Amino acid sequence: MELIKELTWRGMIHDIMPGTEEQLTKEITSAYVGFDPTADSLHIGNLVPVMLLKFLQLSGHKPIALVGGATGMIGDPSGKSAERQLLSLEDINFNLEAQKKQLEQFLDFDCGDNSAEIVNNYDWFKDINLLDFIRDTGKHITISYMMSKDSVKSRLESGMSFTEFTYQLIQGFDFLYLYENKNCKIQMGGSDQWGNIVTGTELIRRKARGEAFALTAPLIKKADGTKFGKSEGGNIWLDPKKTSPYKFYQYWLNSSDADVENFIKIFTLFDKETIDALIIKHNEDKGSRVLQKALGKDITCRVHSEEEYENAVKASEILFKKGQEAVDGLKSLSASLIQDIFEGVPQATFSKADLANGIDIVSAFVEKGKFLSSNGEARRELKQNSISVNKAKVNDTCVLTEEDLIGGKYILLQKGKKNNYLVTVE
RNA sequence: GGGGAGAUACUCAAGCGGCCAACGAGGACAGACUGUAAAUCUGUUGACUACGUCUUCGCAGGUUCGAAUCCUGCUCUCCCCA
Repeated sequence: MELIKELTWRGMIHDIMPGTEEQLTKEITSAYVGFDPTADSLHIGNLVPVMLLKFLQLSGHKPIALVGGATGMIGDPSGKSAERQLLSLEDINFNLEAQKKQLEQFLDFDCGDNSAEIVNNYDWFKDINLLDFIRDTGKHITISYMMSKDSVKSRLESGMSFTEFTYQLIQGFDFLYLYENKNCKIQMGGSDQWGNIVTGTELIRRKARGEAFALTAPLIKKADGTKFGKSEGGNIWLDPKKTSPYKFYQYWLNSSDADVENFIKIFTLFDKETIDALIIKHNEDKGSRVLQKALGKDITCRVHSEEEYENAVKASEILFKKGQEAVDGLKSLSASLIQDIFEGVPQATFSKADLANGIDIVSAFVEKGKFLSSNGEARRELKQNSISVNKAKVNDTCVLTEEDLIGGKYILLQKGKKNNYLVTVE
């Protein structure tokens, strides 16, 4: 596999420094991507740089994932309109460990010369003192050079602390360090990282008299203009505790036709022939959503597991099937499987005694279940005919009783098509 | 330091003494259509013990039968001049 060719047809190259391709054909080359420990899990937006590393490794080169124990203390101003809140050291370390574990599942760490590696820039920054840094590194980069970066320019009006202004130097130094100590010659990242990366190659040129390269991937845009990787509930995380595999799968399954071709090229390892074939099949019958399903399957299996994927599909089928069929489907499931499938779906537990007396539908949603925030909202939804109990639409006279139990234990409540709530009765 | 403008619901943005729970737009949610889509059409979008009541228009007071609208003080934001 030739990396640049591969990334080109996948639409993953935004900017590339001249000479990068030659470098890659010349020798096994190390390249790195940095990850910011701003949260205790990676989200699907981070998957783009992860895939860059993956394709790099598949094409025979050595990927280095850098977790930003040091840079995370500063805050990258790129693409941010306001000063960042600093994280505590404990938080950073906690986040870092969590992200490291996630990164490990995507790359091969035991395949000889091009085994992947994870490094933490705190390891080298902790021993550097301010004066040395200013003398040895700062001397090579001018203020006007730093000021000309978009990440800085756009913040001159709204304000930017010296701390964030320094960021590009710190990240540039990372590249220099990796160049000198690990023979790393390429830095990759999102297109918003271009400025930071170039500062690194510049440092390497001036201080180490070396040549280093850069490659960035475009920021993912969705056709409808909304932000990629966000849903009502916020970010789509890789951590199943933060985003259930069901929701994760649903996110990909709901990709629009306008986006899904791009997504499948970026986020899956399918080769060109496979993807082209899928696209043809998809276009024959868009309604069957061939691409969305293939994408959802591949990525859910790789991020979570095949088992989680199957549960997600099972849950999807049941939750979106109509009427009696869905109820029968639910009934056929074992209690433990129901727990698995509905992991991440809002849940509540009602007592048997309450149910024996009958629970009116409004209080089931608000007072008892806490699924909706006010009785008014519940009544409104009922009036709009959007509330279902066990897949059947109900009105405001509905009262839940033992009759409604599925498998003697569960009641499935829904608002609209996509909002599911599971009630367990004990 | 001097002068001016402004703060309204998730966001933008009307209203400038009663007809205001507050026009409109966007967003969000739901219904129809559909592919769990897009586009489109429709409805909803402060709370409640609900044809009525209560709490909301930066904060605290005041004038008035009655205020988001007038007055006073405070806080914050923006602009212009020095």
